[in-house]
Amino acid sequence: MNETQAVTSLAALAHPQRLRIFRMLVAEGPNGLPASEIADAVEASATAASFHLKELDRAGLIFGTRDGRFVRYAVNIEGMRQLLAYLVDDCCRGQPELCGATFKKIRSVCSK
Amino acid sequence: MNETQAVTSLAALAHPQRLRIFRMLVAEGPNGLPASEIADAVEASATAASFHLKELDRAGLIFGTRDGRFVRYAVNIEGMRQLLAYLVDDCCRGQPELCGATFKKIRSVCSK
DNA sequence: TGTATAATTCAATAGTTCTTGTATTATTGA
DNA sequence: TCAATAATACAAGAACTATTGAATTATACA
Repeated sequence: MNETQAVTSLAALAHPQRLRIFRMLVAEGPNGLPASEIADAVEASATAASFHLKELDRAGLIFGTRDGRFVRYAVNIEGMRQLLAYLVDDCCRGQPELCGATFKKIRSVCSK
Repeated sequence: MNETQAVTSLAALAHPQRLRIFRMLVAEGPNGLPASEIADAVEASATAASFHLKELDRAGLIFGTRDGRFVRYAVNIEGMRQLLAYLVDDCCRGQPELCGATFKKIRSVCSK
């Protein structure tokens, strides 16, 4: 993960419909959902949903696989972990005594 | 944390200089740094730095406190924790067996 | 093969955010 | 009070992102 990738991922999430899609897929887990079902759930047109799904895919946060005439999208777990880790990398310069319990929990995300 | 707040926070982070500032303040810990030092470090003009610091502040990710003629900015730990928690809330519908080790770690961020 | 469904691409417009320079406010110390 | 430093506010144009509808591609199945 580098700065440019992180900015791309954060920008992808910084949109109400995309954020709803992402959280939905996080909740859904590895199986994911077809694009049409996602579009319905967030009340987006097929065009809009496709645009937003592509943004999230490009950002490495989800990925789509064709399944017959459907494309199923699912969360990219490793991409998501890398983003969270990048945000809190080197927090409090590794001195947990500065950070308190909250930071300790957040830091556990950093490790693979 | 609601959707609108989360989008605001993610948009605040989705900019190279602001992301650099945020990570710098995460590394720095509770004491934070004066605005001028931050501006130098990210090679931004005073105006640009002020604009970006205000965005991060508005998003609840950092906060500034005046200290003589300086304003020191520091990370808002609780704001950051809430954002990370919002992203991974209800992951795999609470069934860790779907998620694997990575998700279990990420989930630890959710708890207060 | 032809029709229906799922999804994506394209192009134009509308809307937002970023950048830059200048002006202003706040604080300190001579 | 005056000069210097730190920071913020404002305004205009540039750059980027989102939205919409129409057209296109991919797949299934009668």
